[in-house]
Amino acid sequence: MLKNTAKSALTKLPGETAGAGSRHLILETAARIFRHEGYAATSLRAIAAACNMKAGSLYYHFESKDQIVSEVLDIGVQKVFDSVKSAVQALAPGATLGATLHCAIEAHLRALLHAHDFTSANIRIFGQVPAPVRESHRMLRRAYENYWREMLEQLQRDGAIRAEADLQQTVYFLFGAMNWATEWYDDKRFDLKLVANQMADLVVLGLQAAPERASPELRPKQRKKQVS
Amino acid sequence: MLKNTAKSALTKLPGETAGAGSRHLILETAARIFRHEGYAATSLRAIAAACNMKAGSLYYHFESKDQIVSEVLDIGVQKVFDSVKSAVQALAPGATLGATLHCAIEAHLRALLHAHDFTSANIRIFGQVPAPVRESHRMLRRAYENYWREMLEQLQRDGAIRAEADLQQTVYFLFGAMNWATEWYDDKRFDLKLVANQMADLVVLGLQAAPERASPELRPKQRKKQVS
DNA sequence: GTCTATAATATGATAGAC
DNA sequence: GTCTATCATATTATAGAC
Repeated sequence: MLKNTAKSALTKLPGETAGAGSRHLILETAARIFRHEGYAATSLRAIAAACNMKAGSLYYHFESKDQIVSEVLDIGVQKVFDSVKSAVQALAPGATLGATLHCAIEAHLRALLHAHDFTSANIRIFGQVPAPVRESHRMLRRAYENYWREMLEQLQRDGAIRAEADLQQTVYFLFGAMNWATEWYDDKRFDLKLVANQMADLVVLGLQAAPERASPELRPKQRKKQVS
Repeated sequence: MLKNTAKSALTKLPGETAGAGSRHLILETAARIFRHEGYAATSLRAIAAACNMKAGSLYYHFESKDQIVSEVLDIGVQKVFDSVKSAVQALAPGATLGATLHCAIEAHLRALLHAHDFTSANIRIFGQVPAPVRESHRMLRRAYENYWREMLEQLQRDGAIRAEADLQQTVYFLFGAMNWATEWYDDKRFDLKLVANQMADLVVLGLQAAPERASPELRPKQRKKQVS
């Protein structure tokens, strides 16, 4: 109604979104609202309003509400996965259990809390989205879970992790401990580096094959897994 | 419309709810649907239908949807809290770190997975309920968290937990690891006792003040916390 | 205690103007 | 690319019959 006379000259108003970024803005806004309100309570009108748009306009960028939620879910896992993969690849080839877990845990936590709206939305609403959306997202979750389990299995084969540790369960414990940070972590109360260190220390001491606190390098590596 | 002639003689039809159990049935049903659909997507019609009732009838037992969700949230925490408290109280007074954590973790997991609909609903929808509901439930959550932190602080004062461990964070890690089991635990794939043992072993080894695998009783206790 | 009927409001999605 | 208007449907909660 008011002042849309000079609109055709600009592709976009300089509100808070730049250039061709409407799609990104919608996804980020949707993630934030999904996180706080849940899947069903998040209306397209609410997403649009927070983007200074109207509900009908979202359909230019997305086919449906489910397509929006699908992309939000995938982004949440993909950002963390990418962060951990590239951090672990940068490690020296024969990195110790301690170095590997410190690195992977810190990378997971850093990406988790940096893309907070996407990751928190993912954890909170995964169980609430329509079944087809959930099933198609599940593959990516499984791939990330397998990545961690295979990393731990390699360390166990090298003798760095005690043979009795069940690594499938260990991955579940770790994911639970790390992802719960979306619910309690607060910049003002904690330092991310120190949180990562606390968690890594706990897990490394809990998993390692034998006490190696004093001089990690001097211990002979055990090969093969022990038969019970 | 059909056959409600002899209704006044019975207080209740023998459907699947006994005696004065309509309230309980509604709460259990609500918890199950809240868990799967989320807070907003759970309609009173859906809860009522699953109880073989009509939406309007719920208002005889509850004042509003928010009162139902409030009670569901509280029950989820209270059942776990009660279970852990009574299991820990049954321990010998000077129980070791290992005995205490094995006991508390198993009690938490057992109640968590036994009251699965209530506990899973609690974890999933806590962030989505209206603010007044969330705030009034938060006290109970905080009380349970304090219970665990104080238990760990006592063990640290006794020298059983290494002084560098941050116990506030440890409680967050533990809660995350334990509560995530609502998302992956499956009777057919796992044995609860073994899961509790795996988790307790990991945490005990990760927290203990010094390696005491061989003979826990022989180590001298350290008093006071070390100044850094 | 449970029912029917209804009030007031909100939803996802579509069509077509600009 | 974004808007307005609209359809068909669903929502919580209330009132009052039985």
